[in-house]
Amino acid sequence: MNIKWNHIFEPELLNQIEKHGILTKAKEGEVIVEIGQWIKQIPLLISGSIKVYRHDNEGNEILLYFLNENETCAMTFTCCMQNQVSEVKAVASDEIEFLLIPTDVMDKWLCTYPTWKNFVMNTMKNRFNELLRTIDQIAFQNLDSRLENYLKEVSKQSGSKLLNVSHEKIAQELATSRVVISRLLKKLENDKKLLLYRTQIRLMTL
DNA sequence: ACATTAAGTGATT
DNA sequence: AATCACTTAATGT
Repeated sequence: MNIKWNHIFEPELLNQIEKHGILTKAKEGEVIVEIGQWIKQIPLLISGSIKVYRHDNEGNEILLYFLNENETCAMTFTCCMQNQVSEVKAVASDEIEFLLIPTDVMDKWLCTYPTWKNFVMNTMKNRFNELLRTIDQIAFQNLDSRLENYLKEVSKQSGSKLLNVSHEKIAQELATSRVVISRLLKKLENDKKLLLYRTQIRLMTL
């Protein structure tokens, strides 16, 4: 059992998690949740990170947020609590390990364990704040800062200033065209904020 | 050496 | 900011 959880959850709840959680693993790029899929379990991320995407009608993807270790998916809660299908797609960002908790079980925990309720409320709060930020950025069409934000996020995820991403990939995740990304990146390079290589970007002052 | 893919750039809408 | 068209550079076979 994850050590960090000792500080979050009460012992009794830890036992329950151990009892009901199904340990699952996935490799980078594996799709964890597809849009329209019925959700009957809640994932608790133990290690690695997950990317959560939203689709539009034309099949364009847009990156909504990252899910990190010791976190769970806020979307999943809302889905399975009301027995609805997923509105988002989740993909493993690297090697991941997670626990699957059956919905009915975790539903009971909400009433029984205050720390669980806290945990759920917290992930909801965090995700909501982050979504608001993303909406702001998209609404005000500030692609520059959205790009900078994206780069910082990816850097944080990999724990490195050297990012292995192509302009094309970035364009896809931000739902724009490669040409636009290339130009914005060029501008950032001229401002000495980063260095560009083929399929690699080195962050300097970002 | 040749084909393929990533990135840079001017012009147009 | 998006698209097109074209060029240049890097990589794979």
